[in-house]
Amino acid sequence: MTDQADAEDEHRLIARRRQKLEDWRAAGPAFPNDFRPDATAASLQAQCDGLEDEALDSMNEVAVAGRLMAKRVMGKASFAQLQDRTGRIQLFVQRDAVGEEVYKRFKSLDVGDIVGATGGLMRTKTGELSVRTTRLRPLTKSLRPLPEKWHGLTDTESRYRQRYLDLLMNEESREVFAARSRLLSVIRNYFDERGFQEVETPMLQAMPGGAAARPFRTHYNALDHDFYLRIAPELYLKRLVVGGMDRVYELNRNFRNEGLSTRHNPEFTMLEFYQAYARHDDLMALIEDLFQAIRDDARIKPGLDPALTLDAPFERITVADAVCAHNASVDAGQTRDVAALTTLAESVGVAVQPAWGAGKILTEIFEKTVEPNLKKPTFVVDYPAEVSPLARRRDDDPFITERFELFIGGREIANGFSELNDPEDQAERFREQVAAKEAGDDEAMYFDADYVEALEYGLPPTAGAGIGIDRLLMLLTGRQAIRDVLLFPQLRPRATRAQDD
RNA sequence: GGGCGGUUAGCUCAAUGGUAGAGCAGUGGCCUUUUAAGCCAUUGGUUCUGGGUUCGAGUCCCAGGCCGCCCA
Repeated sequence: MTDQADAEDEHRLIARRRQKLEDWRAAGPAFPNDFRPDATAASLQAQCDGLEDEALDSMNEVAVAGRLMAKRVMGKASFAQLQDRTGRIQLFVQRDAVGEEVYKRFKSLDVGDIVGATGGLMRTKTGELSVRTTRLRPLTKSLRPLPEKWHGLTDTESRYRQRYLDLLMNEESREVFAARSRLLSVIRNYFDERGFQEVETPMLQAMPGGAAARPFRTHYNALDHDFYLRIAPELYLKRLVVGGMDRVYELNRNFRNEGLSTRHNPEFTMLEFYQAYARHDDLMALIEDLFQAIRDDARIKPGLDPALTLDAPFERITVADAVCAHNASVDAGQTRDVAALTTLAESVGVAVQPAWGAGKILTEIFEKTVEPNLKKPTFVVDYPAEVSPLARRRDDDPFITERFELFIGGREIANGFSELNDPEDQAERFREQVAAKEAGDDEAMYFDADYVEALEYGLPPTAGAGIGIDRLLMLLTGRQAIRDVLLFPQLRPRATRAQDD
C-alpha cells in the first residue's frame, strides 16, 4: 500500500483511478484471474463475416477479454472498444439489459481498464459487429491514463522507453514486431527443413572472437575472472562442426561496444549458419533461395522500397572491380598497389594508417565509395585476406579469400565465406591480428589457441555465413531506425528516476 | 566527438519579451445504435534543469540533461 504522503503527491488523475480501484476492492476481489475468454476479436470478425442478423441471433454467447480502448456513453446505452491480441471488438452495453448496478459500474470504468465481457452477437445500424453485453467483469484496473486516443503516442522517446504503450496505441508498431516473429520463424523452418541443427553457444566468453569489434567486459565473481560478452558465435559454431555437427545455425544476440545510432544497437540479433562440404558460393545460392522464402512466406506488408526486389539471381561483382567501376582514377592493374591506393583513399577521405596493406586500403575505399550505391541485392566477392582473418584463401590467388558480402539498399546484410580450416594458416592469421592489436587496433582479434587446437583435430571443408536480422527487418519493413525494429532498444539511462544512495 | 532541430497540462499541440491556451482524457450534467459520438459546465502547469540579461523570460544569453536528424 502506498502511504498517505505518496498518495497526496500522486497525480490527480492517478489518484482518481486509485480511488476507483478501492471501490473495486470493496466489491470483491479486485484482481480476479478466473475469467476465461472463449473468442478473440479477430476470430469473431472472421466467423461472423457476412452473417445476417438471424444467424447472429442464433449463435451462442461469447466471452471476450481485453483492454478498454474507447468508451462512448449515450445515456442509457453505451459502446466500448475492447482490444485484445488480435484486434478490436465493440461492446454494446444497455442499462436495461445489464441492470442499473452493472451499468453504473460500466460507466465508472476508465479507458485502459482490462475487462471481460459476455453476451450474444449483434450488428449495429452501421453494420459493426458487437457483443451485446449481458455480463461485464472488471479484471485489472489501469491506474494511469493511456495516451490520447486519436494521435496516439508519437513521442519517439516514449515509444522506445515505454514500448508497451507504443504497442497498445500503434498498430504499425505491433505489425513490425509480428513481422519480426514471422521472419524468425521462416528462417528457422528454412534451416530445420534442410538438416541444420539449431544450437546455442556461449554469450559469456573468456576470449571474445569471430569478428573485428570491441567487446563489453564484465566480471565473474565466482571465478574472479573478467569475461566478455560475445561479439560473434563464429568460433564456437565451427568447434561444433569439428565435433561432427555438419550443419548448425544459431539465431541470437551479439554485443558490440560501439556507439548508438540509427543503424547501431549494442546488442543485435544475428543468424549464423555453417555447412560442411560446401563452399562460399554454395551459401550464396542458399541465401538467394532463403530470401525467396522470406519474400514468399514472411508476409511482410509495408516497407520494402518498391524499387528493390529480392528476386534471384542477385548481382555479383568483385571488390576490386567494384572499386574500379566507382573510381575513375584507378584501374584494374592498381588494385594491389599501395601507393596508388593510398592516393585514391586520401582523395575520397579515408585516413590511411601506416600499418595498412593494399587489401585493407582497398576495402576501406570500397566501403566509402561503393557500399552506399549497392541498392539492388548484390554479392560482393573476393575480399582481401588481410581483412578476412577467418576466411579460406583462394587456391589460385592467396591475396584474396573465398568470401562474399551481400548488400541491399546500400547496406551490408550478409557476410560469409569458405572457412579457413588450415590450422597453421589460422595460427599465422591470429598472429597478424595480435600484432595489429599491439599496434593499437582495438578491434583486432586475440590469438585463440583453443580454437586452433580444435582446427588441429580437423574442421571439414565448411562454409559459413551471418545475416544481421535487425537490419534485414529494417529493409523489409522500410524502417529507417534500428530502434523501430527492436522491442527495447538501448537508450541512455534516465538520471531523474530516484535511486537512493 | 561535432553541427542542427526539439523539449509547454496525463496525451497531441498553440502562445510579438507583457495575464500560459486549445483539443482529447478527467470531473459534474443531458443523451437507449455510437464510430475521434454530440451538447453544456468545469478541474488540471516546476513551460526539461541550473544560472544570467531585463521593470518583466515559455520566448533572449550561458551551461547542462534527454530525444531526433546529419556528419566523423
